[in-house]
Amino acid sequence: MNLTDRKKKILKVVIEDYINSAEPVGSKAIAGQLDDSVSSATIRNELAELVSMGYLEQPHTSAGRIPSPKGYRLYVNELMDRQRLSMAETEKINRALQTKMEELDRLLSQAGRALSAYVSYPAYVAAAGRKRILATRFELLPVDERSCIVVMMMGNNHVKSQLLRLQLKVDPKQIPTLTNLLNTRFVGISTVEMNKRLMELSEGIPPQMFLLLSQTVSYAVEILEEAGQKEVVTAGTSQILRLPEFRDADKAHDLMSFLADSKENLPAPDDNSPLKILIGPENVNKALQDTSVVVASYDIGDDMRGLIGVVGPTRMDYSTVAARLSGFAGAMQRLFEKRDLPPEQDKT
Amino acid sequence: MNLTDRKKKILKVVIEDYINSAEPVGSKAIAGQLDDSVSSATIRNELAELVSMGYLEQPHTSAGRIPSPKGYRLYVNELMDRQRLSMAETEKINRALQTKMEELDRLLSQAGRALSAYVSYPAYVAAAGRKRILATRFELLPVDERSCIVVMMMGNNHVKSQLLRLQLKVDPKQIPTLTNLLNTRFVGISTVEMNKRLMELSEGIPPQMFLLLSQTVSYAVEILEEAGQKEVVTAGTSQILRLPEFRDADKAHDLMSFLADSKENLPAPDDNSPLKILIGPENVNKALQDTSVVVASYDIGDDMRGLIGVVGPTRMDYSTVAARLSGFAGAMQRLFEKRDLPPEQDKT
DNA sequence: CGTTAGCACTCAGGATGAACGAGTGCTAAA
DNA sequence: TTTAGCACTCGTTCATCCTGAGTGCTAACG
Repeated sequence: MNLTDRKKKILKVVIEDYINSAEPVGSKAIAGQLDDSVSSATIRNELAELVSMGYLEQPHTSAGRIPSPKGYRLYVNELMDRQRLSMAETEKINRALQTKMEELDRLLSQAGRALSAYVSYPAYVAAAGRKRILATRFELLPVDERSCIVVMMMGNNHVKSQLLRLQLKVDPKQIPTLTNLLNTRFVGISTVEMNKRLMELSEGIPPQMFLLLSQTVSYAVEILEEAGQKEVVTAGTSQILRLPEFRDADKAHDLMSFLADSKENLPAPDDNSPLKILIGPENVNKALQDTSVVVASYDIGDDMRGLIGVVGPTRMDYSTVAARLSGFAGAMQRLFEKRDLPPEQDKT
Repeated sequence: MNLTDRKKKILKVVIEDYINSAEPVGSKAIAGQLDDSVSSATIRNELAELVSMGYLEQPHTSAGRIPSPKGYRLYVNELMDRQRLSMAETEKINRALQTKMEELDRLLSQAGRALSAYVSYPAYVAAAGRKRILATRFELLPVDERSCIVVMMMGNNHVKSQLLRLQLKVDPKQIPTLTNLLNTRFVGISTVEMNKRLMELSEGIPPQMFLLLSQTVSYAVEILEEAGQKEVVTAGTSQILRLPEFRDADKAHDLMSFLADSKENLPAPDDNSPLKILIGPENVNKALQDTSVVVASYDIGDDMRGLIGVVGPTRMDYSTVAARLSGFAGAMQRLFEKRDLPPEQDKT
């Protein structure tokens, strides 16, 4: 069954009013905001029908109406004005992200903060690996006879390095042999495979060389596994307290600690669409059932996928948040494109 | 003017009771907890004097007493049982910090979370540089003709590396010359000095070499300046909401956003003492005037100093928090000792 | 038949005030 | 100096009342 045009208009007014005021909307107020001049009595009749159809709810008999999740869903799908970001806003986003961000952690937390401040709701940002990252090259740089720098280049064109302290002295002359060994036998394979190869080699080479080799390999394994893991940052959780629906300290506490802890189970958009809106009970997660989540994804190179989302009350300003979030996701993607561009693909 | 023994005992009972209950303490309750059998009437007389001396306060005429900042101060200085951590607790701290923590960021945030969970109050952790960190060695590793890995070793024995993409092709044969140049002219000097030297060299060498050199140097400058900066992490801010004194959402919000934003101005202990307790108005910072802060410092090598602190209500359990915080600070220090041990000092 | 005016009804929220009780200060006796 | 006793204070709780926004229904209207 379809809604009449007038019902849709009324629903839209109710939702947008409620988004701003967080208070039940009465028939009179609607009549005032509606361009068609209809009396509040007519509106009341329509409202009664909208309630019986499940698009609106009544907190108690003599209060105004508030939108139900079903109502929000219709709003998001059909009624909402899809906002475009102005140039000024796009500019603002870019500026917010334009500080130097070497480390992934920092980039994420910076982005999270900027987003949260921008939409006035808590935000989370994640960079999730979809594919294993492999080592593509090793270098060993002797420092002195007991220490040595390992440099590892990875498939995503990042470089990591660390100073290793050695248990046994190593002859600097052996270093090139070792480097060669690493670059022929330990490159482009999974971490499990790396450990296997290490075992196989344990017999064939002198012990002090093996020791250095195994330290290097275990460092590499650690880094690679970490790089494949999810990295999640949340920001702006204190925004929750500004919302009337979370005046209750217990509720606020529940949500805040969920956001602080759970680096898992945060909603993500489907693979084919870049943006997803989850309204109240549509969230599988218990802690989020009273809230709505708007989440976008962005690509990081070919093999990774990042998440950037906003958590708010069900009456959140979907239209604005969705637009700004898309803007952010786009900006993030462009950032990573610059950052991760493999040198082979450089064209000038 | 000094307090009698009995007054001190009473004060102690009041404070410890209030720490647990967050509610004004009456004369009867005190009489019950006091080993000397004195009647509540006597206690009342004593209480009246303690109020007039400024150690206690009365929210209103017919309520019990609550400690004043002055009272807490006396308690912290004299009356408090200095707790020792049990072996089990020390063990617990170490275990909490024992996960692998390569990056400084992670170490701090891990520590912050562990501490906050352990004391049930919000916590902050900072690693602040006291001295400039200088580069001690450079390596350049060619990847292909348009890209190149820079590896820089720093005074604190950390190593950083990054893939540089080059504007102009560079002949791999020139790399050793460049490396040599870097290691003779750009090592052990300040970032300002580095930029100066770079300018001086701009004429004397071929342009494509200079380009690579300047990219390398600016990368180095960036990293070094960042390493000298403060790194602050806060954790467990949601704990605030569990406290009755922050049931008021506005108060909670103020404090939380202060903690989330202000990476500056967080209290630090004096140089000579490892632990500092700041009670309510003793905090210079406005946002902290209704709270108490316990903060400890730990050394990172010889040139850095870290901060680790807990924020709570003025009625916070100083004795337990102080003990646990010291434990944490010690554990952090040991961690950094392991991590930063310069190779020259290795003795076996 | 949809729309509107009118009106009785409902119900949350705020104000008011009485009863309660924890705790005090003071006085007089031990 | 300590204690028992007692009147007094004042925040808290609970019931009650009032108010007003908003509804649902009915009857009249175009």
